[in-house]
Order: sequence, then C-alpha cells, then structure tokens
Amino acid sequence: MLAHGLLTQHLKQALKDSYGIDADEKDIVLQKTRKEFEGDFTLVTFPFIKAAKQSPEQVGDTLGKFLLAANSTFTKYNVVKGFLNISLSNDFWLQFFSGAQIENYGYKKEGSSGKTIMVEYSSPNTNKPLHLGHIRNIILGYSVANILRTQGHNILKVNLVNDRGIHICKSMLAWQKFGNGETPQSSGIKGDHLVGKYYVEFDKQYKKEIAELVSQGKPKEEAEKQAPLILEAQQMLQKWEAGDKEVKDLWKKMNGWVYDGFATTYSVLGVDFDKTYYESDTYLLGKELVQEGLDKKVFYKKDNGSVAIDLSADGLDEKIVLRSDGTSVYITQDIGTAIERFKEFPQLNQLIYTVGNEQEYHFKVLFLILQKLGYAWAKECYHLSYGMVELPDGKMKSREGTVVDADELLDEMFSTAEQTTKELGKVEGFANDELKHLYKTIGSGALKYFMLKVDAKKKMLFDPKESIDFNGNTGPFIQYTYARIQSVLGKAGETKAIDPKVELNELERELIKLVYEFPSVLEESAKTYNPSHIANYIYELTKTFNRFYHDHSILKEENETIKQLRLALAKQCGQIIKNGMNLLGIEVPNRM
RNA sequence: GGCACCGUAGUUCAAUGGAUAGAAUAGAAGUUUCCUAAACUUUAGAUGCAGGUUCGAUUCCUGCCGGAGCCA
Repeated sequence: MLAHGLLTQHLKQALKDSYGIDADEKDIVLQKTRKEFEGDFTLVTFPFIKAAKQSPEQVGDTLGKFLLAANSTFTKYNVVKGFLNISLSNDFWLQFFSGAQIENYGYKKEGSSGKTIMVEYSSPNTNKPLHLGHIRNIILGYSVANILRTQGHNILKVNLVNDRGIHICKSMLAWQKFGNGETPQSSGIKGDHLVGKYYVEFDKQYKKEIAELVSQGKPKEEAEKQAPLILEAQQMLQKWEAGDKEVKDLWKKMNGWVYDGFATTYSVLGVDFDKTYYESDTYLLGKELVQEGLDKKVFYKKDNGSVAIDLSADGLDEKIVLRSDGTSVYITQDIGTAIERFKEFPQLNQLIYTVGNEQEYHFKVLFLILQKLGYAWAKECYHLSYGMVELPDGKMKSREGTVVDADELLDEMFSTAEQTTKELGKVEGFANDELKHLYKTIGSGALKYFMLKVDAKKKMLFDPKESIDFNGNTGPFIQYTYARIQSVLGKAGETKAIDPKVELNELERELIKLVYEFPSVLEESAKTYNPSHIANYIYELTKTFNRFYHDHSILKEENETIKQLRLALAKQCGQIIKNGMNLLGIEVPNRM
C-alpha cells in the first residue's frame, strides 16, 4: 500500500539514523488514527523505547521531526503518550484518489495468482426443504468464493447433493403409502416441500408404530428396530443399492421434484454452481482406498474385520474407515471424493468445504487421513466452519420441526420490503416487474446482510418474532445510500477530471481515506475467509458518506472544482458500495 | 471422561496486544421551503468472576462460574 510503504520506509530510516535501531517491519505498527486525534496514520512507539532509551513522547517527537524533514508528503505530526500521529498532504490524498477512480478498484486480475480454488457449499439433503441454517451456508460459501476471486484466484463453485440413503427411502416409502399419487403439479406444493412433507409423515407413522409396539410390552429400543415401516425402508434401500428399477424410478422422480425446488431457491438467493456432484455417484468412492491404506500400513484391520486408523498420536481417536460388514462410512466417501476431485482438476490448489462447526472433528480427521495417505495437497484443504443459527429457544432441528423455512422467510422479507416501499411512496413510474425485482433486491439484501455482517465462525441468533431491520446497520440502509448517489449522478450530467489543487475538507478527506482502505479489507477478508469485514467496511463507508451528503451539497456547490471533486467521490463511493455488496451476493438498486 | 468453542450496553453485533471499548436497535430530545428523512444530529447505557504475563489485556496464560458442540 502506497502510504504504508512510504511511511514504513521512512520510519525505518528514522529509527536507524536517530537511534541506530534496525527495526523489523512487523514492529512498525501503523494504524489508522482515531477520530478524536488529528492525523491520518498512527505509529505505536512503545516497541522502540527500550532500545532508544528515551520516553515514548521523546521517541515520537524525534521520529515526527525526522519524517517532516525527510519528505514533504508528511505535513504534520503530534504525539499523545506513546502514539505518533502523522498527517499526509492534501496533494498525496488527491493524487491517490485520482488513481483509484476505476471500476474494479482493489481487485487483482482474475487468474493472476495462478491458483485454482474449489469452494463447496450448500450440500443439501434431498429429503427436506432448505432452512435458515442452509441460507447461512449458501451465502457464506458464495460470498467467500467471490472474495477469493478478487485476489486473482480461479474459482470453482461446487455443490454436493446428498441424494441417497435411508432418509430418502423414508420419504419415498411414505409417499408410496400415503401420497395417493400427489405431485408438485397436482398439489401446487413446491417439490422440495412436498418431499419434506412425506419425510415428516414417515416419522409420524413410524412413531405411532413404535408406541403401539411399546404398549404391547416391547422395550422401546427393540420397538424402534422392529417397527414395520423402518424395516420396509431398509428393504427399499437394499433394493435401491441392487439397482431395482421400480425403486430407482421412484427415486429419480422424487429427487427431480426436489431439484426443481432447490433450483428455485438458489435462483431467488442469486447463487449458482459451476458443478454439482451427487452422492449416488460418489458414495462408493474411497472403498478401494482402504486397501491402499492397508498396504501403506496407514490403516489396520481389527479383530472384527473392520478397518481403522489410529490418530491418537495426533490427539484424536481411533477412526473406523470400513465397517466389519464391508460397508463404508461417511469419511470413506469423503476421502474418495477429495482424491477424485484433485484427479479431475489437476490444476486445483485448494479445496474449501463450507460446513457447520459441528463437523469440525470430522474434517480434522479427514484432512489428517489424506495427509497420512501421502497426498501433499491435504495441507491445502480447508474447512470453512461456520456457527449454527440458533432460535431463542435453542438450535434448529429439522426432525423436531423447529426450523425457519428458507422459502417462507424469503417471501416474508419480500412482502415486508413491498410494504415499506409502498409506505414511503418513492417508486412512481416503476413497471410491475421492476417493482417485483426491487422488493426482491431489498428483501433478500436485508436477509443476506443480516447474516454476513456477523463473524461467520460464531453462532448467531435469529428471533422469528422480531423482523429483520431495514434501518440502521442493514442491507437496505446501504442500498438506499447507493440509490441516492445514483440519483445525484444522474442529475449531474457530464463530469470532469478533478483538479489536483483542490483543497479537501474533513469529510472529503475521510472518504478518500476509506477508499484507500478498501483493497486491504479485501485482502483481510480473503485471508480469513470472512465476509463480515467487507460488510462492516461498507457500512462505515456508507455512514460516512451519508454524513458528508447531509453536511455538504454536491449539485448546489458553486465552486466548480469542488463540485467535480464531490461528484467524483460520490461516484467512486457508489462503485465501492456496489462492488462490496456484490461480493456479499447483494444487489444494489438505482432507485428505491 | 477426552477434545475444541463461546460469555461485551435491555437486545443483536464490532474491536491485527494499543489511546477515552465502537455500532445498530429499543429509550429520551431534535433536524424538512435544500441533491431521496429507508437519512442526519444530540443524549443515556456494557467487557461473567479471580489471578498471572506485559509499558499496555475484550484479546494471551491458569483456575472457577455459566452456555452450546464434537468424540467416546
């Protein structure tokens, strides 16, 4: 970074010349000067006082004097306790800003890093519709993929659908028994919801059977295993694995409904995938790896015939990778799938799994096994772990029906957006489909921003009784600011290049400094796989812009050079707001 | 039992070991002949407890209390 490099270089020289200190660059801690003090950047002088054998104030003063004498870019300094606040010249900031007025400011050229990264997210089951937890997963994965792309990486977005197993058979069986041939078309129910309905129905009937068996005197555990429905579902799974045509046809039909339903939700959320994997294609992968692991003596056979790996030396436990009956477990598939992907995409450098933090142990084990099997890329596998979305009375649990349905919540957001928009009455002249699109933009923007502004790693609380805000630190607040900027720019007509001599006022300077920060925010966000940094930055930029907009007129400014500067600032702030929001998967409207 | 995580205003969230712990919302009080008031301004309010390391701790270490998780 321009200013940081310049400051670091001069400070290094100053420390050497004044005190004979060969400072390490990481000891030169430069931060943004806090608002209550004068200055642009602040150096913490404490690390040097021992070697300098002077008080923090003296060190600050000495270094400040040195900087001013060395380069005219540094115009002023002041020292408060151990903090040296340095001001940079008007010229410097203007010159910087002139170079920053580009559309893709802060982005590295796509592919310039030479790295290819696969980001997996969503990864749903096909037996139930998506809920709020899935939304967090989806927009987090999508956003992180976008953010990594700004750092010059090639990105592959993938989805892995869990489309087989006993849970699917439960839905299928319940539909066969109680469905009367109902389809999404005949019922008007979205496909994934229809299948979910029968998953719930299965559970209901199954519980009834268990209760009956228990009342006949069977122990509960036995009853759970012997209920006719569960036996039938297990038979169905066996038939599926044997390739029974009737079962497979039903499976295809019902999964088709679910995919249609998911596609709709993905489209509403504005996310997409470069490739979708299906577990029905990949669930047998990894079995042959077990033999390889045995040959390499990474795995061992246990007395009961199962195969395991001992990870106790790494602080983990023994992990079974093949059951005694020869069937594989989840981790076996995951091993196989990972290896397959690196074969399929030889240029792949990194594989990111967007999965909840309840599976942290699973991924630790997975990556460790891959490493022990000798795959060098195992080090580059990353579990993008995020916290659960909790309701006021605890975690969401599909089986207990305590979930916030994704489609319902989105519809609610859209109608709230519609209602608010109508109340404010600013959308004269909008066509019907434009209005619909606007409600969607605002509603989903509120929801996505709500979820991405918080640290992805932490669990978050969602209270269905309190609607998601549209005022304050929210998506619509930022969208609104963008719309105001576009309105001003639309009225301004032609703009000219800014005058390099124009004097900046406090808020103009503040805005340029924020523009200066954007690229490092992108880097930080990419490095930590955390979109919340971008969300918080955009919010700060927006807030500052609103203050500027309130205090200083742009279009009515009589001094033409100042007016042009303000227009340029408005334009670039708008551009960054738009780019930042797009990285979060949020659209911004030109009017609202 | 073992492993890792969390605890900040009434509430929901911020704070690469740095200055007087920031916001939003709810509360109180204001701003409209002026580029969109979904905005702006003012005000009140918080680091679970006890130690330790450090010039400096919300952040690192130890113990306790409280909350959720994974592996058995």
